[in-house]
Amino acid sequence: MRELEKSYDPVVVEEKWYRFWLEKNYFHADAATHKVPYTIVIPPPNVTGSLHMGHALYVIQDILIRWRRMQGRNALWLPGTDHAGIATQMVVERLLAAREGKTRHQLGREEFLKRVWEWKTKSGGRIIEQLKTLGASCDWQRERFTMDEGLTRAVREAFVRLYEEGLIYRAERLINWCSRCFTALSDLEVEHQELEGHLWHIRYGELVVATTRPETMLGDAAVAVHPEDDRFSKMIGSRVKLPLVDREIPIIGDAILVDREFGTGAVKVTPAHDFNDFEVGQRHQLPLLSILDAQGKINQNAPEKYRGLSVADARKVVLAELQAQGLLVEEKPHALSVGRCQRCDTLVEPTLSVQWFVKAEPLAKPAIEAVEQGETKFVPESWQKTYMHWMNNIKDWCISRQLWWGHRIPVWYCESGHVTVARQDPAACGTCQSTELKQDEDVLDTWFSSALWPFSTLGWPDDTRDLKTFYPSNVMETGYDILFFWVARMMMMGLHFMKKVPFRTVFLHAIVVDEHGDKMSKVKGNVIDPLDVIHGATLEALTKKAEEGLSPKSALDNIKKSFPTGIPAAGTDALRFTLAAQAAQGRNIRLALGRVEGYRHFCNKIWNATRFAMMNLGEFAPDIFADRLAAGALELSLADRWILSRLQRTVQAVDEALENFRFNDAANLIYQFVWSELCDWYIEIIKPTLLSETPARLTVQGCLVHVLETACRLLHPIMPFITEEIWQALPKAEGAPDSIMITLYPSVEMRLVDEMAERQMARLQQAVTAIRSLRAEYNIAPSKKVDVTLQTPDPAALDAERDLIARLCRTENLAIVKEVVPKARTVMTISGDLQVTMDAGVVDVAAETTRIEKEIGKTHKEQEQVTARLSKESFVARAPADVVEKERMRQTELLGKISRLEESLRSLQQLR
RNA sequence: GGGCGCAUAGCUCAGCGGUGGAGCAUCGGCUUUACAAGCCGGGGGUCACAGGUUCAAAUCCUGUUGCGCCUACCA
Repeated sequence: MRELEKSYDPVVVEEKWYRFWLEKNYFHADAATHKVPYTIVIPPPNVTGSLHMGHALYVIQDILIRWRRMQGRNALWLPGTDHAGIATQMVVERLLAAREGKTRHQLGREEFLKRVWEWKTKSGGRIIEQLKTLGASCDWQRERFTMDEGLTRAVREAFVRLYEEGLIYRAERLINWCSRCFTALSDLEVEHQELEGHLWHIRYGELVVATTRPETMLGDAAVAVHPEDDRFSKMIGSRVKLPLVDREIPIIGDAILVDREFGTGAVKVTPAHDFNDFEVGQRHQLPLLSILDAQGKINQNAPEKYRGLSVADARKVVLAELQAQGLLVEEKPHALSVGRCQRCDTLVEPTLSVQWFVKAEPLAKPAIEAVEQGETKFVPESWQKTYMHWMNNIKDWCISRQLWWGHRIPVWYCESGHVTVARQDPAACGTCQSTELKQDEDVLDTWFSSALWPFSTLGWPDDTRDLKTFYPSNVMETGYDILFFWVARMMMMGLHFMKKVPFRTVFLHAIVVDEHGDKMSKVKGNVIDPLDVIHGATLEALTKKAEEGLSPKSALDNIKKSFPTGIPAAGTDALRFTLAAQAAQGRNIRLALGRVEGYRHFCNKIWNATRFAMMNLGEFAPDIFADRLAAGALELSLADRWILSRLQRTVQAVDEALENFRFNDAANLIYQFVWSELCDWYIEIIKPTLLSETPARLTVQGCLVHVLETACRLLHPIMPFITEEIWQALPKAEGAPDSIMITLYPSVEMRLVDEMAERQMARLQQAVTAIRSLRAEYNIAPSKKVDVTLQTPDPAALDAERDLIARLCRTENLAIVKEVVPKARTVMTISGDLQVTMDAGVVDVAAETTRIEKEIGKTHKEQEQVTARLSKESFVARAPADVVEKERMRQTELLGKISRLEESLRSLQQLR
């Protein structure tokens, strides 16, 4: 038998087994098999990103996949990465500026894209490597990238079909424009933020308007009042002179826009720079006057004085000018919300622009119905509401981006302005056959290709075998923060193109935050890198990384405060276990390093239990044991029957937990079983037998190996590495598989459930704990043997295990009786219907009296409560019979306890 | 403005209708031959607050307070 190291060292072990699994090709799922498929398509991480704690939750998918694979399913976890248009382009542009001092325009489109691809190749491998470090059992042969040839073909196919169906159109609309990224953004890519701003009242001739954005008055097209507002209604139809700009604008009545109670009751209308005003403009046929250029500067449409100014500067100048002319009536603080670019934090301006859009409503309808009909379910259920709300209020989706990195829009224009939309690059205009074609400069929103991901990765638009086998997938597992980005759009596209939902269950996990509940961010310096948890990091390494990441000083200080001694290495399994144990539904996951440490200790605990077993297996032959077990030829002790039974309970409960995505329950169940039952009791109990030469030795060896082996399989999905290492070390029967990965997941064996053994064992534990407790309370040295009398209603049951009790409690003379005879110099305690009396040598009568009196008081109080409840007629009449019965038994027990305590008190008094 | 969620031991969290739990921390005792990353024992909670429903409420309902998140066009 192999001797194990004294403590578990994850570093070597993890690397070794991951390589082994890859070599054996265990992660690969073949479409041609009779096994029932189980599919998870990874929500692809950003290809240039690096793994953060959010990604670490990919382990949840790995837990599901490993578990189902062990259950015999044809489990496919399809991995890949996302090209992340804006984010990636930004990174490469920044690099270009830093290294060569050039802009992408100086480089040209073709050369720039070459650079992005180079960068992608270099950095794309990194995040995949990091996923592997987490132990991800992805089918790497099927790895995809959103800009792969196949997926690009899927994007074109989808675009062209949607266009032909009238679901994609091009139009001039107000869109969100980021002047730094220089592109349009969809509504979802804009983050709203509350700001303390001002509300200014400005005189427009005889009217006073209220606005938070005075600079946009340069583009005003009207002033709106409420049509039923007596103050202004007669003015509707007349015109007013727009200050600062020598222009007359109409006064219009609009009941939708104007709230009579707010501000002055009159609103300036700027259709080209505000989404509401745009709607008003449509209703009243107002001209669209855009006063901002793409850089976010005031343009030619404004008076010369303002041209070229930024929005912020223009506001100052406008206000100053109004002040000078006496037109600024009032200024007061006012909260407003502004939109910022999700990627670069720049203020986003609503801007008039020609863009491509997806008509969302017709796509949303089937996506709503599918969920209503339960074809796709949400876990936790509450997210369904959010999904429905968004789907029911969906707006058209702006899909064109003024970027270079991405799928170029498959649309060509000829000199006459004809539009040709094609799957293959066309040679001539579809309308006039002109060969002078220019492709649309823009690319598609990254999320457009992501929406196709659940089927494009499986070969669509070809009707592949993979697609037939693995679509729809079983679970979509992701953070709730991208419910709309991914889940909703995948639902729409999946239903549209595949006529089937893309996944049966959407499991939305919580966001990983720091241990105080704050979102992790570089600015705050509370980011915990999963790789640092796995491999450990010194304080120097942490601060150095933060400095390189250009984190502010305050962040560095925070790092020093939070991790004064760095982060100790915990290994992947401990991190995985922590995430599983903390992944309770409906709450953010606060990653506490203390918990990680606790679970690292758990690794060591199982390790040492195995080590102990290995030291005592001798010539143990698993085949012989298995034969005898099957033949019922083994004589199992109470402890044996008990641990086997407890194992079944655990197996059953873990299975149920996993079925219901209750990973924290699964983790805790295994933890409790291994530590509190297997290690603290079973192993302690079997020690003498294991060290003996008796025939029972084979039995306990067999049980121990069986329980350890089963527990390893049970735990494998959560802690794949240590369980593989241990499993490999354990003796196995002839013909066992090469890896724990491909063994069968434990399922409950009802014949091993033994209620009687569990009850008897519970009794024994109660007795042992009571004696130990008494010993501890009276400071009896652990090595000192004591004389103990156990009083119990059923002495025979405990008497059968008297040697065991004697050993576990270090008793000299142990009497197990029905009625105890009071003796001098003894101390006692009561646990349930058990009474423990111990010879204590010298007894401090006064102290003992106080202790017992206190105990009587406490018990009396409890007893009164129970009696009060039982004496209530309504309780006895209405509560279920078993509850009443339980209370009655409790009452009897408490009364018995009191009388015994009082008796003990009396005999104590006689000692005086 | 609307919606959702959360308030339980010093900290991080389970429990969600029938005697309040876990990990970490804490206190006392242990050279017990797997593990001090350990063993044994202990202390610690009017389950945010106020009402209500119920025989019974941490658990269900209503309201209040505090804190999050999502969403929205009040200029």
